[in-house]
Amino acid sequence: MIAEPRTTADTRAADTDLATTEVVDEGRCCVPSGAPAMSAQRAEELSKQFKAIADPNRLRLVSLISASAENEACVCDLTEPLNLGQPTVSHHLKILVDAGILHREKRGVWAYFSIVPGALDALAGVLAEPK
Amino acid sequence: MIAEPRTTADTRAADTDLATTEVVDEGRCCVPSGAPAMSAQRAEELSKQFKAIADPNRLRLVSLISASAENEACVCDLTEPLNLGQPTVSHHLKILVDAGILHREKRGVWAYFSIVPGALDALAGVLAEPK
DNA sequence: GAGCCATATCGACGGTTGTCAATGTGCAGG
DNA sequence: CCTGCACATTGACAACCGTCGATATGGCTC
Repeated sequence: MIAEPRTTADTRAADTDLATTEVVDEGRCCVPSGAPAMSAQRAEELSKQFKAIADPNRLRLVSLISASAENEACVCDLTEPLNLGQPTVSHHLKILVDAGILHREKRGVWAYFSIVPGALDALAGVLAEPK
Repeated sequence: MIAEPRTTADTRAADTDLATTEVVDEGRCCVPSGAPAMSAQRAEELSKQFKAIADPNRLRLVSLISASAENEACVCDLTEPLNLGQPTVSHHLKILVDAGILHREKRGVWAYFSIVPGALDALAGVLAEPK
């Protein structure tokens, strides 16, 4: 999954040569494991997007929008099925928009929300196992 | 004239039973949610898993484990790269285990954590599915 | 046994989050 | 003009979350 910098291969340059006279690690727990982890900065970015989805009501919002006829919905479409107040729904939608997951388009009095193409796929790609 | 409230070509037709003599208010912008959205219960389940990942440090934990040589790591492997205390790392790992994302196996004094096969793929599938 | 070690758990602290009532902002129609 | 509507924003509050220090648990070695 999230092996980011892909510096590829190596992974255990150490411990290689040394034609070991003995069985490998026995008393060792911690392998240096030169594998580079995800950077703190990228983790922060991804965290923002995942946090936007990691709320049950926001999950249902995305579900409702993507399941709607035209792949878009306005706020009044969404308050009732979630049984939430209008300000609360508006607040959740703002979070999703700020995270780059939803797109907001105002037409007349109504505001229509749609899913940013590829946004969810990008997140799904992060979770894909590097088999 | 402007912004016609999304004329619902569908309208679920009829709505037969219980002949409601009530006239439907047509001034609505909102279609009465024809599509079945994600259930609140399922949203709650998924939320727990996404919340487990939606933390920058836990993202890096998963990254570190999946990038390690044997796809497993013990706590002492993880405290240093994250620059966090051991109790904190242990706490994060517990959350990931409870969410079904990590597997904990104690061997001797050490506890080795590995990624549950398919767990992340399942989450990725949820994000790709809405379509 | 005693002692060390790697983890887990507990208690407490500040920061964040989800929710609602009240209010503000823009747009359309009479 | 003014009124009504759809939506956004504010402020407040309770609940939750991430972090740490202190402590407990359980296995290993002597």
